[in-house]
Amino acid sequence: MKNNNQKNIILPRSFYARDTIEVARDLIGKIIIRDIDGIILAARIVETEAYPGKIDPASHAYRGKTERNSALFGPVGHAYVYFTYGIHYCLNFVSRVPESPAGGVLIRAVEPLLGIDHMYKNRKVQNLHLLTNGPGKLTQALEIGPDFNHIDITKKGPLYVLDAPEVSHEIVAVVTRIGISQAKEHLWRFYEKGNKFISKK
DNA sequence: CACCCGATTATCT
DNA sequence: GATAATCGGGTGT
Repeated sequence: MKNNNQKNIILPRSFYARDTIEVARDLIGKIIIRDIDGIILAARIVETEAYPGKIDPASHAYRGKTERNSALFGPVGHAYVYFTYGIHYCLNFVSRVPESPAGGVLIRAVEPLLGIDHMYKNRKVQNLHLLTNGPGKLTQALEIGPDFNHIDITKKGPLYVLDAPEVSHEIVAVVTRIGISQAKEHLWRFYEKGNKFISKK
């Protein structure tokens, strides 16, 4: 009997050292763990978008490395957290093949699993389905801010990601990205069909 | 449900 | 000075 039980296995760095688009699709169903000094929050990834830096005008990395986007050019399996619209933080996982200089996967929505009461305290909403159904909402619910930029998500720590059974490709929708003004045509957004925690549209 | 807009600031032109 | 990988509240159909 071996490893049928994938519970509590942290996704290895090799998972993120693949094509950014494949990583985005395969992250659907994986589990984000946020450890706040022993308080464990857990959430299942249900929506992502791929931003393959070199070939993607919508990627923050497209026009080269700057201080803000430097994490996207760093080691895979690290977090890229950026501040946007003067208010929100968004979470990405650095993912790319070794030959590519930059790339990341935006986590757009998650399904709360553990620590839901704590997530409510971090948010000013009363409906469960509004708790984590957007990139700026989930960072607020999980208390993810600028300090999380560059951190390694392949080791136990304040933020890491667990493996989980693969979600059938029949259940993963492949559609265009949202919230961008360039390169809108690519089918680089993925979500679990029927899940009520996906972001609007 | 479909737009419209204000909030609020780092980054780039 | 404009833009931005957003959100939540508002108004109108």
